[in-house]
Amino acid sequence: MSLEEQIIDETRIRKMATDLSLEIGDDGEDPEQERKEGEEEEDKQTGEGDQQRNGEKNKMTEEELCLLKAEMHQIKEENKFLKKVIDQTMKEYYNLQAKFSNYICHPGQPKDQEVFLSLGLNGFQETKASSYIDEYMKVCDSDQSETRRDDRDLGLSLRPQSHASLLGDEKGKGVQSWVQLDNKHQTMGFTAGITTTQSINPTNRKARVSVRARCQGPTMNDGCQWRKYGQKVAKGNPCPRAYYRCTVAPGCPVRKQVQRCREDMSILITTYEGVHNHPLPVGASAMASTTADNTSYMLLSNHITGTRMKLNEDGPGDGSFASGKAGWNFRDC
DNA sequence: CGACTTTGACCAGCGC
DNA sequence: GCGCTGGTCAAAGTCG
Repeated sequence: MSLEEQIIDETRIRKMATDLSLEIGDDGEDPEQERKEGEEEEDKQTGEGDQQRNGEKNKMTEEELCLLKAEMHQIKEENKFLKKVIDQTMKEYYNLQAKFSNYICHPGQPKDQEVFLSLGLNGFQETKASSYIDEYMKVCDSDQSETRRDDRDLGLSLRPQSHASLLGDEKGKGVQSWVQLDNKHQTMGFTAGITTTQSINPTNRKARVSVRARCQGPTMNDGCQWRKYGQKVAKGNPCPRAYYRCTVAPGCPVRKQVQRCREDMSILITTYEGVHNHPLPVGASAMASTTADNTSYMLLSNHITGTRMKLNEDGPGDGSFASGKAGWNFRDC
């Protein structure tokens, strides 16, 4: 069970417990009960019968309440533990991001290099992310299989690899790089990935970020405020594509397109475009930050842990997204 | 009443 | 030039 599911579960149990408390609590709290009690006073004989039935009902609900309380307590403990794990992971993530940022911005590095970054919790064990990355840097040119072995050992990897054809730039319009965050700890269900495309023409730069996320709602909550300004049915996809504009600050050029995946309707494909001209609200998503040409910052975000993304800067924008499962771990996706 | 959504119209880019 | 398609505009409607 994921953290958000547990939190939802806790909320549900709290509500049930509250309902039960009302049922077994002061009679006066329930207007219907009050009315019945009034009738009881008028007719003592029938009133005694009702009290007996209420007593039996209260015994049952008290037992249920105890069970629910115990369950809630257990979930609370699990939530505490999971929060600790997330805190620890984020600390390691920050270290990793700093090193990754240095790495990806290295002037000597070819632009068309694909970079993979995998993050795993690895059974909640404490990982030495920073030292591992240092170690990894020494062997990044060596056999990829060794890297994969390291992945298994430590659960964290930074896996740069030469890349020119996978995401394709046949026309030479831009260069893409792809960063995948892939948690191997299936119980947490984290999967995240980022693909970046850098425009070769510096005058024609326009950041684009595509995010695939499993989401039930019409759009995912990314922390920013959006206004819908259009909707179109794109060719090849029966699901309409919605167009949103950022309304956090007047004149913010950032826009996003939201469309359901044709193959899997539960997957929401969100494409962000542009650079925010305002500070992001607390809780705003990493994707929005990414549009500000800051890949490493995106990697830092707490929210990224449940996403698989593709980031394009002036990329083809052809709607061809990275394949694979996606699942948000946002509180309210 | 203001903010937001809906939806048809319009426009630009692209391929033929 | 024409048609197709994606993206945007803007008026009308809706909602809180």
